[in-house]
Amino acid sequence: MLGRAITIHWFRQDLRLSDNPALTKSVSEGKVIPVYILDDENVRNRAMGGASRWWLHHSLDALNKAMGGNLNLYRGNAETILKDIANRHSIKAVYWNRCYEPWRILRDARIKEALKKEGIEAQSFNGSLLWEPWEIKKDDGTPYRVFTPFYRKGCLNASAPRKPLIKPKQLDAVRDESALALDDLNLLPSIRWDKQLEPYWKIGEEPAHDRLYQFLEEGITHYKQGRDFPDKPYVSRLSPHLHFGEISPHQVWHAARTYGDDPNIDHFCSELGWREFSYHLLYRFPELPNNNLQAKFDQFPWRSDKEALKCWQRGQTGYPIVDAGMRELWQTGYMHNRIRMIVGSFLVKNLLIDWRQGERWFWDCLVDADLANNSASWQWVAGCGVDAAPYFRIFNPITQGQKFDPEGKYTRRFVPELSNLPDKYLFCPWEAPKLVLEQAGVILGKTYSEPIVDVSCSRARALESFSRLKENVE
DNA sequence: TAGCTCGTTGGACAA
DNA sequence: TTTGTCCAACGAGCT
Repeated sequence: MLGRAITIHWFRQDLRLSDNPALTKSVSEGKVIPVYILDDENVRNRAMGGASRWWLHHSLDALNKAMGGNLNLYRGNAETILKDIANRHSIKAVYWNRCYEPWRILRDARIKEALKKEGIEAQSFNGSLLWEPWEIKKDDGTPYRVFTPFYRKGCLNASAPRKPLIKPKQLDAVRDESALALDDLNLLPSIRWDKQLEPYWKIGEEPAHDRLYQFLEEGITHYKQGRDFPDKPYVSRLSPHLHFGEISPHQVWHAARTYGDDPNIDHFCSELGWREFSYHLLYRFPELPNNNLQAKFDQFPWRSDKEALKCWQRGQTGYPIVDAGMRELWQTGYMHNRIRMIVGSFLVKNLLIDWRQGERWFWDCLVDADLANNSASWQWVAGCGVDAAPYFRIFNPITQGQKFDPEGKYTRRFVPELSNLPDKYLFCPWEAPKLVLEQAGVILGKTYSEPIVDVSCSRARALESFSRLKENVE
């Protein structure tokens, strides 16, 4: 390999400099060409959603600035582009951190093979999971299907997550003249709806760490109970940073662990365990994003109701807690976890609309849209996944609102047309006396929707459909 | 090995 | 008003 002195670090879902195993390896070998490739060609029907593209634009911008403007950007087929760079420079190796989406696993295996054929070393590292999905398995070698034993027996008994690596002291970066400008990636929408997301987020590696430490200082001591209240600052909101790899789960895990050993911290770490579980499921069951894990659900009589789907997407179902959630999603690119369950249950159980419709909408709107987490969670809500919510667990959007947003602050923030309605009727405005509605300036059907389904009738309908499913199998 | 207990997130209803 | 029970069924893990 005489004369070949340069390595490529291929950035993917690891848009950070610290705790980056592949980058550390590259830097240790001398000059590095840092590369990011927007590979839309290999994705097929899973193109990144609009909100994710917006986040990615800003995350690449932040990473590029952190590297003194030396990030090389490309758009197109990753294999072709990597080979092209290798042909124009004396490249001895390409290093990257692994991704686990099925299409990426196949593509990366092909690329590894192709590079090796050209005499270029290709090596991948673990930069985004605490435990590799193939490492955690039951004693008989088959994959876990239930979270608790997966986490307690599989993960916690395996070797502890490695300590985070420090940021390389010096990065001897090489610019490639064929690289594109950030705007050439066309990640921002032509109609600038993304402007409304801006006030809610600070994007990049440094803001991700600020967010983590703010949460550890102010939120984690209330996590176990407080995480259920969407108005409270007791969730980490690290999900988009983790998805794009601006921070690694190892950094989060170890930082949380240094804050002590109490049930709140254990609970927060177990949520990282859920992230691991989703990746484990996606790896073991690559059809997770598209097919019911329980085959009996293939017979389920989902309703096709475009009008109802549209009302749900726009936050016009007439159920204030559902509408608040859907509007939070649209306005901020995010939705609180408790509310995700409520709107998910409403779509799947009250409207009887296929979970995949909900999954796709979330995919397009969430800044933290993540194939593993999103599809595993939707299958959980629908009850068709492994270790899923039982079919009779149907969230009541009225009582859930009263229970988890008792002062109505969250709901009033995103459904301002109801802000003058007293707490008593906030989650069921149709039950308010005429005078109360009048005084609050609410005209049902005009200023705010009438409920698009009756919650108890649709609950009974769902229970019946789900129980028929059981009869069909027997 | 068979039997037993437990399982992230709920709701309705009866007592 | 609050509390207990039931709404299935099965995989995982323990004894």
